Amino acid sequence: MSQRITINDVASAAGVSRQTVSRALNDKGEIDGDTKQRVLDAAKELGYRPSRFARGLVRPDTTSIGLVIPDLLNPFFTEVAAAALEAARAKGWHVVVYDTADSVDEELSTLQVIGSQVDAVVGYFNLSETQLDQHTHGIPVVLIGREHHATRFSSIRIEGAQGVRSAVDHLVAAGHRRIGMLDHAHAEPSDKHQWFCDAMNAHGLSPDKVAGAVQSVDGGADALTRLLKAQPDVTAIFTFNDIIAIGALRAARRSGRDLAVIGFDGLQLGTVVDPALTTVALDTRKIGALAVEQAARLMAGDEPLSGEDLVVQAVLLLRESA
Amino acid sequence: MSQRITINDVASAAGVSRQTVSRALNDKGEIDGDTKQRVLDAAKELGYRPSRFARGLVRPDTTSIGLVIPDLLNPFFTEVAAAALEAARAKGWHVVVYDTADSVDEELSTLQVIGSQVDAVVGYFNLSETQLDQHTHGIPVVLIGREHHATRFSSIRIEGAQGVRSAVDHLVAAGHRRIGMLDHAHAEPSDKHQWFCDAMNAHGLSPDKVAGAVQSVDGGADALTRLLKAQPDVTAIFTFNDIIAIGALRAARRSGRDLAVIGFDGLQLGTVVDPALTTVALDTRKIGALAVEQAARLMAGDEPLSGEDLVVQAVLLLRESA
DNA sequence: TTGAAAGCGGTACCAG
DNA sequence: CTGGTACCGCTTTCAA
Repeated sequence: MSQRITINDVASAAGVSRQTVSRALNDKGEIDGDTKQRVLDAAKELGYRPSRFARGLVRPDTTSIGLVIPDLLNPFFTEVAAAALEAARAKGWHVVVYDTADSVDEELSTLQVIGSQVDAVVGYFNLSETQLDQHTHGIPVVLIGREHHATRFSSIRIEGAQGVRSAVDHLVAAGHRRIGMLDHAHAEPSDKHQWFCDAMNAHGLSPDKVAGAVQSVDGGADALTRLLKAQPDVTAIFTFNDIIAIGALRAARRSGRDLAVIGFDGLQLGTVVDPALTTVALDTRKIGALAVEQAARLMAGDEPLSGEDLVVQAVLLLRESA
Repeated sequence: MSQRITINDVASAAGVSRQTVSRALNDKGEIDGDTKQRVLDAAKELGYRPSRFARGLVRPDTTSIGLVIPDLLNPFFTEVAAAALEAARAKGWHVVVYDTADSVDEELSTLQVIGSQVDAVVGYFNLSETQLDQHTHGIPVVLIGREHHATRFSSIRIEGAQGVRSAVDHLVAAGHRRIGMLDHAHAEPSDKHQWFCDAMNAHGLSPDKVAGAVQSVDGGADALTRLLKAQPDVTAIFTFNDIIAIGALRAARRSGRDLAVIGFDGLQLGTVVDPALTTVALDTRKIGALAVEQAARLMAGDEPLSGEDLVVQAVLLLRESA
């Protein structure tokens, strides 16, 4: 633990006062060329590096936000992150990114350390609100895709009922009647499953052909295989997300089966597979931008966005797979 | 610009001294229950949030590094970023991510603001070394995939000659003779192009069937179409990266053409296309981990890694497309 | 249990 | 052109 080298060390090494060192390092005008050079040399010699904390204390004009993501390798979250980064950059903010691996423990330890590092937190959490409240030390929090109650929190709401309804409408219009779904593999059904059921019911169709899928390409392929074994007459499926849909698409093609597939998310990735994936798309740019904007308002104490301004609508994006 | 609420404000609001406030907020023992509650209430009331700078100044035990990436939406960089994040988390570091959109101007403005925010910088730069030196205020810098000269800098070297050689060997062994390449679209040929030429020459084959491609799926498709128009007898191609390869694969399949394709990068993405992409793979985890480790040594003043320890070898990863 | 005082490492504003 | 001094907001002794 080598002792930190401070401006004082440089000052005495160069035989000047700290203010002079400060001037030299910050390219202030009022300083003699020789002196400046001497200081610079001494600084380099000692390996001096100004403390960002001390700097920040004196001129606290930089704000940074923490962006908490369950999995950076999932393209959906990458897109959200990219959008948030861009929105933050426009404000001159810094973004500290944390990947929690979708684990509550990691969320906790992230929060533990986040509090003293950022001015606001934005992102995805599984933690209970009480826990969030406790570990977040009073800084503003913007939750994505999840409800909140405490006033210090805010949420970006994801509204997918209409989009999923359009998807099912589209399948039905194309003549499909036996439509299945590949949901996530968790214990309780997802929002998307609920939306799917509502849409199916509206058509008098029974939404009973459902399998759970691990959230990966292989997971999607497996789940489809299972579903088709149990329900061989299915002609179309809707999936929890695009990753799963791509796996399903692959499994279908390999088994030589003609199957209409509609995913959820609207990833760029969906355009590189063949056929290109039809999907219920979310505007990831909007999600990221909204989250940052809301954080800005919360921090500034401005009137925060609310209600309709804070929801992102999913819309059906027709490509080739259905 | 609402005036910052300090610990003093809370103190006077609660009718105690700042130390007492500090105790209450940090869960120190020596404090009366009532007093503590009163302080906490006052703090909440005022919306008080401790300054992370002041905190850091007193107890500077947190380090953060800046990760500079040209494009977070490119899966290759995402993978590197994820690896770096993980390595940093293992050390208890924070990672501030910057996306420079592959633009020198953005790199500059990023650096401008980075200096007072992080303890080291890691990533991809187009900037000249002099510029890096000037704007980086003496903090350690680890460059990825690029040489350096100044001692304050360090580089992770990407060594692909052997991997590309294996790829070409593989194609030749499969009977291919007319092998083309889709390089990037920049003015000067890439390293990969050089490696390709060397490998071709070693087989006495002429590496003259080359087209430039914009780095996107569509770019790859376009470039392949152009190449095949000019060189209809090509039976196999090697590409600058996986994204381009995927586009080429799609174009080939759509034109009903049987073409062997080998990409570069080793993206996960290559497994979701059909046929799965054969590629010259880079270990992105290693790149990220190495960069962070080297930054750690540079910061600690330890003996930095050097030579062979700092290179990442590309290796041929056989899948289905060749 | 609480408060006063002394820094942490810089920068800004003076005076010299 | 240079140095002294006063903070920035917080935590940590050390008294009271």
